[in-house]
Amino acid sequence: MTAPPSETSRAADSLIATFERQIADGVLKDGEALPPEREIVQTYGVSRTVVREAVLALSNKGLVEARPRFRPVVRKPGYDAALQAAGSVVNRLLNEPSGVRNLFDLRIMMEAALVREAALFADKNQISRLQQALADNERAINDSAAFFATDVAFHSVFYEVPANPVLPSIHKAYVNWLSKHWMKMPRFPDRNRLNYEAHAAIFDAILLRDPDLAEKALRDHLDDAWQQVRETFNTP
Amino acid sequence: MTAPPSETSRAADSLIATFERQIADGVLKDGEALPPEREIVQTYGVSRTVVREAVLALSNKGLVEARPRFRPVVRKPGYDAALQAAGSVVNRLLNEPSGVRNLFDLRIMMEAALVREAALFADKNQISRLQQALADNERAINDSAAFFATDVAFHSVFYEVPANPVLPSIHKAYVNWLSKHWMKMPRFPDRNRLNYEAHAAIFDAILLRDPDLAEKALRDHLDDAWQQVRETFNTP
DNA sequence: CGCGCAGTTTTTGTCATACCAAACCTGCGT
DNA sequence: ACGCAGGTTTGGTATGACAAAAACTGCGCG
Repeated sequence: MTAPPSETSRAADSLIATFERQIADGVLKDGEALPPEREIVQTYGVSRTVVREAVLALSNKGLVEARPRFRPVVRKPGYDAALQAAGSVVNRLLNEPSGVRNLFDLRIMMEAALVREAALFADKNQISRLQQALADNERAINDSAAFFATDVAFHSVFYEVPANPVLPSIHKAYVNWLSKHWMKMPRFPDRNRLNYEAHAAIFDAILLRDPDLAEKALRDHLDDAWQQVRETFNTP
Repeated sequence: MTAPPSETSRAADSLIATFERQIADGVLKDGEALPPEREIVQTYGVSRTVVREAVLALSNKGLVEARPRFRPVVRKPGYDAALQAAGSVVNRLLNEPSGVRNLFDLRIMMEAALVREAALFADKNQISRLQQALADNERAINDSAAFFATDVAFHSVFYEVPANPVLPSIHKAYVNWLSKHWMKMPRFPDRNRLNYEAHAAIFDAILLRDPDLAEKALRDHLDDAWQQVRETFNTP
């Protein structure tokens, strides 16, 4: 039965749709492995070619995680899966002249908005988490690796203030995309101290519940960080 | 010569990488069609299976545009290709309870930041474009289809103010993701008039160069729009 | 000389089969 | 009980085949 490949589109598409539905409906639970390819072949009466194509497509969409020789594992996607899907293209764009600049500017804009929100709406719990992160950051001034980690952690708190699950994912994506540039930057204790003081200034502005001051402090901090990037990579 | 498939990973991956490089380096120019599969087979000494897998992967990454029975066309990715890659996952998330809410909140946050920037930095040219868009919007009050279009156009101007090419792409992505919900919403001239007036209020605040007022007007506008969404779909 | 249409050639989508090597499972020996 | 050796799946790839859609070709007509 050499199936006629023409109805609306490819046979693979319907298989893909089937699996997407099964994942969405929980028939295929998260963390579970897909059935073997040959079993799918028998179940749906398609060739292995189509099955492989479908699985690959699901893998590219981030719905399953397929290591080379293992069974694909279902991954119910969160918001970071969505951003991760964009990753490969973004990485290419980062190699173009103004790619890093564009993304960094976007980050400045978003974090400016976030610190405004934090200044206006952060509750006691969130402020104490900021304080904690700031203290960790200060303690790490002399350990550049630890400083980098606490730096990221401090900024990440802002992405959690609005209680929107998309935001932490965005922050993770930023860190992923830009970290390879950050990593290559020289980090010295005195540089770290300046950054810590910038963080402290932002925190103080939030304590004062002054969104304009907080935004200014954040922008100064990130503009300065950009200057460092610029000097390091000579990218105008 | 039944090639041994074991060196570091899949043979397909190296083919994918090869094409990515060729696209990045301009060997495969934008808009051009990929070579026929059998030609690739001969050129790189792999099987058609691998070629198809690679092409499919490129298609999923948005580097080539592959309609069902046509030759894949190279698409040098811009920022919207990146966001488009995230599309399929986002669409799934939009079907979950608070998915639309999360995305809409994010949009409110971003546009709030954008109108602030516009209030502070928009130049004459950009303000006149806003005015133009606003006028178009007013003229379309009695034509709901046209109103929708001019509504989108008005908001899109804000995404162009910071001259960051990422932003228009983000706006496009928003429109794509959320438009299917907007489309289903009832739109009447009186409703349109309210929305137009909200747009006008934002514009006025920008003329006054008052970022706080502009942000407030924008938030009122979008909160109101969210109320409409909520009433229409009963999604809390 | 250009243009449209029919027939021919490519090319894609799919199926089927085969093989290798890595992962997995099973049972045996200790 | 436990670990290891061997057999059994299963994924990755290659090859060959075929139907249908696209692309191409050349012919006839204006």
